[in-house]
Amino acid sequence: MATRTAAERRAEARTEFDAYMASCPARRLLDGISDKWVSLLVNALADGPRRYSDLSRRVAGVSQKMLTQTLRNLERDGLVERTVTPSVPVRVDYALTPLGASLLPLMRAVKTWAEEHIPEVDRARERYDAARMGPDRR
Amino acid sequence: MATRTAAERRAEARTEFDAYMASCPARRLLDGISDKWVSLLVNALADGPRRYSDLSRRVAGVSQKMLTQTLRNLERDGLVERTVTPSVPVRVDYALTPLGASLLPLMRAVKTWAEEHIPEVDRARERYDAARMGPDRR
DNA sequence: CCGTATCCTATCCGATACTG
DNA sequence: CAGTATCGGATAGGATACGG
Repeated sequence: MATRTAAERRAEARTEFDAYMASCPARRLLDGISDKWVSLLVNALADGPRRYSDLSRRVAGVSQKMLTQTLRNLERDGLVERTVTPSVPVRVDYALTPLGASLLPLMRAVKTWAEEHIPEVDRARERYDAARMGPDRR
Repeated sequence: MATRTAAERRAEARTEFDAYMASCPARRLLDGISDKWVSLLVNALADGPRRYSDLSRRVAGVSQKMLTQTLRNLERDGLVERTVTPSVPVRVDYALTPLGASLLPLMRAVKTWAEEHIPEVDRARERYDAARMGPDRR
């Protein structure tokens, strides 16, 4: 904990940059929200509060561990609010806070962009791969 | 290679979901662009073509390896075009393609959001951490 | 139902050394 | 200048088992 990480040491060696600085707080936040589970979960909460089990079903492929971990981070960052209802089996709901809601349009736009442009990207990949395999057959 | 990965097996077991499916191609693309280096590099190419060394300086903290790797993936996906000028030391420029340019506004919006809301997030974190450490001093 | 705890593996990624 | 190759430590993340 006392010793700096490699990334921090390298960042300090290049203090002439600011917005793109590795140690810049905004940069760390950007790292945090540039996460596939974050974008999927924020999108999954678009239509209102959802239960934990609901989310685990909606976001297919997420493990219990990553679901809980990502929700905890979002809660800590103030993007998501966690509400516990102490019923007979306990019930937990997650909802976007106003702050989280302000991020939603962006996450939704990115998700939509991916859905709309995947055919174009697939064609680009085929072209790229064909160009490297075809000509010289290395 | 013949055996499916754990993620694929789990995805197949839950075929009732589509947009959030783990095996959905759009989902994989979303995973790919939900990457900190991608968002930073696309933003760094906002104002036009940049040389390799230029990018490595602008995006502080990126290693040669990750810079090359990310640029290659972006090129393969058709988001970035690589131009080699065979001068005396060779010169390589990277530029956004029209497809990449269509993603730029979104990446820029996310970066801007992070820069604008980091104080609010920091306050939320302090509140969260204080609530867990203060009351019972576990 | 909603987690937490543990183990263990795959991959990320930085450091370093070398090439056209 | 613009890479490629390789190594090894750190970390992400899945599987499993257990607890409130």
